[in-house]
Formats: sequence, C-alpha cells, structure tokens
Amino acid sequence: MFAVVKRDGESKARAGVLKTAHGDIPTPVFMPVGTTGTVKGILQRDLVDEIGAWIILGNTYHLYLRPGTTIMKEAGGLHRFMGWDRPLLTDSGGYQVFSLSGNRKLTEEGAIFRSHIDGSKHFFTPENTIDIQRIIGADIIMAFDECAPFPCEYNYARRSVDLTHRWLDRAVARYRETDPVWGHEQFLFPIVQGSTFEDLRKISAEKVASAGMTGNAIGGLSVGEPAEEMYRMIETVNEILPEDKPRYLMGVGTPVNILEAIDRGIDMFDCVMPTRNGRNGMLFTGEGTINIKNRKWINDFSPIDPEGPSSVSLNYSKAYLRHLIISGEILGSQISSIHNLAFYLKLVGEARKKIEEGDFKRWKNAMVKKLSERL
RNA sequence: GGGGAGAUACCAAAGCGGCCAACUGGGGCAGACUGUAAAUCUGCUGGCAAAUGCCUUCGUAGGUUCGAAUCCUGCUCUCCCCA
Repeated sequence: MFAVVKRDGESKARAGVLKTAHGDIPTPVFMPVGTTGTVKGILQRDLVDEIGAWIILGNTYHLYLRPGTTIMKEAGGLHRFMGWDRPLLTDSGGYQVFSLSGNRKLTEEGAIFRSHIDGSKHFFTPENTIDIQRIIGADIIMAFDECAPFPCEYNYARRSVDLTHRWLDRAVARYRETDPVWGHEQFLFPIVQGSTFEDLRKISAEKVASAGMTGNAIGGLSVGEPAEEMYRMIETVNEILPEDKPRYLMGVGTPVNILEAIDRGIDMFDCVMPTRNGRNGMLFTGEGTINIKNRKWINDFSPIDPEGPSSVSLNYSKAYLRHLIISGEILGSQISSIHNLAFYLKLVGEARKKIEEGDFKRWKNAMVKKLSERL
C-alpha cells in the first residue's frame, strides 16, 4: 500500500508511493482541496492536464449537508458524481466542528452542530462519519477528531486529545465492521492531536500508531501557532509515527511550511491556500510571492511566472491577471487557482526528485530562502 | 425670452448655523487568508507633523454671525419646464 522508495541522507525526507484503488500517488504530494466536490473554479480536466493533481480532497460535512447521502448514493459515490477517477480523500468534518465552533456542542457521543446553510440540527459521531465516508467512497477517509483551537489551555488540550482517542477507537471499530459501499478499498487515517504540548503529542502519536492503519495524519497544526512550534510538533510526532507508513500533515500550508515539513518526514499535504489566496490575488511564483492586485503590476506584461508550472502561467501576463482579479472576473480566479496549484504540485514534485537524487537538503535550503521573498 | 432646480472631496451622494476634514456607496491604495460558512474580510483614502496637533477645503467674490458647506447678495456654470 505504501512503500518508501528513497530516503534523503541528511534529513528525514523520503520519497514514496501510496497505492490506492484509483491509482498510485507518488509522495511527497500536495492534494488540492475540493470541499464540496469541486476544486473551486477548476475543471477536473485541468486538475489533470494543467495541474497534475494526483489526488484531491472532499469534505464529509459539506457533502453530507449538500447534496446529501441520498444523492451521493444515487450518483454512485463522489468519484462518479464529479467525474474524477483518480484518488480522493475526504476529511471527516472534524475541522468544521472547530471552524464553525459557534454552532456546535461536543459530547462524549459526538458533535451536535447546526448547518451553516439552513440552521438545521445535525449530529456527527465517529461511527456515522465512517458510514457517510463509506457512501462518499473516497480512497482515504479520516477519523472524526476534535481540532483544538490555538492558543489552548493544557487541560483543555488534554481532555480534547483523550476524547479524540476514544473517538478513534470507535471509528476504527466501525471501519473494521463495515465494508466499502462501492467495492474499492478505503484507508482510514487516524489523526494525531495535542495542540502544541509535546507530551500530549507523544501520547497521541503512540495512540495513532497503535491503531495500525495504512497511513497516519497530524492535525491541529497551522491553526495560528508560530511556524517554529509547528515544526517542533512535527519532529516530536514523527519520532513515533511508523516510518513505513505515509504521514499526512493536515491543512498545511505555505510553500515554505511544506518544504520544512517534508524535511521532517511528512509525505502528504492539503491546504486551501493556493486556491483561496489565489482567488484573492496572492500568487506563488518561482521568484517569490506576489500580490497581483498591487499597482506595480499594472503594466507588467511579462508572464505570471516565467518558470511556468502550468500553461496559464506562461500564456497570461501579470498585467492581464491583475486586470481580471481587480475587475472581479471569474477567469482571474481560475487562472490564479490553476497557476498556484500547479506551482504547489511542481514544488512537491521537485522535492521528490531532489530526494531521489540525494540532494534534497541543499535544494530545500535554497528554495526556502528564495520563496521567502515578497516581491 | 419666461419660470424652476442645482453646484459638496477621484466619482456618485448625504449634510441645511456649532457635535464637519465633512455620513454612505463606488473607485483607488495597502493588508489578511494554512484539514474552505471566504470570487471573502480588514484598514487607509485633503496636506503636514503622522500620539493629543496644526494648516488649506464644500462653484466663485463679498456679507451677516462669537461661529457658515449650511443664512444673505453679486457673478459664473449646469440641468429641467414653458415659449
């Protein structure tokens, strides 16, 4: 299911392959986020042809509320519903319990929450989030967890981790006693929590490792803590998570975050940054990050990114993209999203190549320096 | 030719004696965004010191008043209606 192909000599970085029913995923990998069954503004065709996405995300909370499991069943699962035959991963909705915190209540049993769409009341449990994810049919599904906010009192974090662990046992039990609805194998990834407390992270990593799943995830990071804290937690957790299984750092991050995490042994990433920030005018380029809305680009007719991770990066100018974004044109969002995602995919692809060549560390340090530039 | 309405910062538009450097919208400028309630949100937008401060603004020239974008008079311009 997962095989490490090559390890970097001077760091924890590794290149691997995760085999799923819908295809092999070379790691390190970045997974574009397609919450409601769409990577916002991008055709599935372009995800493949322009971006080179190996796998994308969907979200249990969002898909459960709309269109709902009845339609998902009728459609034959999310793959068929959205016309995507590469691998899919669904988040369990744990993050929504965190980010929609004004509308929910946690109990031992699960989370009672209100729909952000119509205010209706719903209940998520470790068990029914497995059931829903069986119906959605993603190749990788996530355990229902609580993503603690930052900053967070130690006692709150401790209770939160304990609850997440009890929920994990229940999720694994349900996972084991149910079969895939659509016939293909689904991997359940448990999630390490513990806020920024080293001892809690260790305990959580032990717990997650002991679940013996195909891959493991680290959650509850990049929620406002300093990057150094995040890196420290990754180091702590990766000491414990098995080497021979993929490690998924949820919700991360900036290009620099990703390189630093790869350096520390992370294999999988997802983040809304390339798409959301792209729609808002932030472009990641080989020369650094730019805010395309800034006046200085008004008559810069050079390509968006001469290093051209996608064809749109070369075929459209900064001045044109600025015009589109400033004018609120849909095409601006599309071009920005395609470019940014292609940039991310190319970045992790290069990281993989450098690991294979045994030159990751040196390359990473140079890249971090370059990418930190704000143009 | 006669009658009426109006001229406010980049634009539109409030304000009709002091709480007005002037509501609000747009535009402009900048910032934020990390398992997507986000094609969203925030700040600034006369000048200078940039913290409390000072200086020049509401077509224009005068006037009334302790005090005017707000009241009065002349002028200029714009729009509408009737000939």
